[in-house]
Amino acid sequence: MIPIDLMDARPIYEQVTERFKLLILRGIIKADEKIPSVRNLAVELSINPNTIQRAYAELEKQGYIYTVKGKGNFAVGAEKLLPAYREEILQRLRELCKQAEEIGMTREEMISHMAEWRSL
Amino acid sequence: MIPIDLMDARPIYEQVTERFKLLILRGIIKADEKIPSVRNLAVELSINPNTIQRAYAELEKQGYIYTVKGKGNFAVGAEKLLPAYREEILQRLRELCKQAEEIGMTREEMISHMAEWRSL
DNA sequence: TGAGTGTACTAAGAGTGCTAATACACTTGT
DNA sequence: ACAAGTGTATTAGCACTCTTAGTACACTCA
Repeated sequence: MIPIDLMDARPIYEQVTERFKLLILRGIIKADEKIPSVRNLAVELSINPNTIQRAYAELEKQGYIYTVKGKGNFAVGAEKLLPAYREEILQRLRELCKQAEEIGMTREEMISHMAEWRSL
Repeated sequence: MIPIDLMDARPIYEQVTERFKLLILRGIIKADEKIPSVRNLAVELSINPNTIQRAYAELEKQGYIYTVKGKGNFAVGAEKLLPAYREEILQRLRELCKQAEEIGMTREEMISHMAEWRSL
């Protein structure tokens, strides 16, 4: 369920974080659903519990999960998270347009490319 | 001409690299124009020559400058660099669209936002 | 020849990031 | 009260990056 690639340049905790963010955003993990315990997931992935703990701390800080001490970690609903995430994507799009403009690339040019891409 | 921010999270050599890339891409440094020598710029910015050397090595590796031993470093013309840079921006745009699609965000939605932005 | 240029190498120090090991505190069901 | 399962905190080690420093070498040009 959570693939770990030791050859990946990104640290393990970040891979775990990203994976859960996507699973939650896409609604595969539903609102208030319990995610694996720190120790369980650590055993399953054969890595240290602290690494999972760090991933979970990051997820909580970013608002993707909430923690109940002694009980476990639970997912926040996708419907609560999506608006902010969409805004984040638009923000990055804005930044990209800004960089494009710096070298004289028009937004019309970018738009025409986007319209042509059939599937990604 | 080359601002260095020690509070910036990015390393010095990277700040120098980015700065020159932009100056060259925008044509502020023209084709075959000599850029400051490693030692001169190091004195001017009060940093170690090795750090500048690293920045210049990166610029050469990425094709933004070329080196003539014993003479100095010279800028490549913007017209030579722009096509690849535009392609790079389109690549990043593609990646962004892919991530947007993962959460059910359509390209039409993104395009409508882009069209609305007057200036950046 | 001398001044200025790029290049290469080694070394050291400081800082940071990642992971591991261990111990502590909480909740729940028995 | 206890045991099992949970999250949390602290410390430490290891590796890596960045920067600086020093030294040496090769090239160009006036």
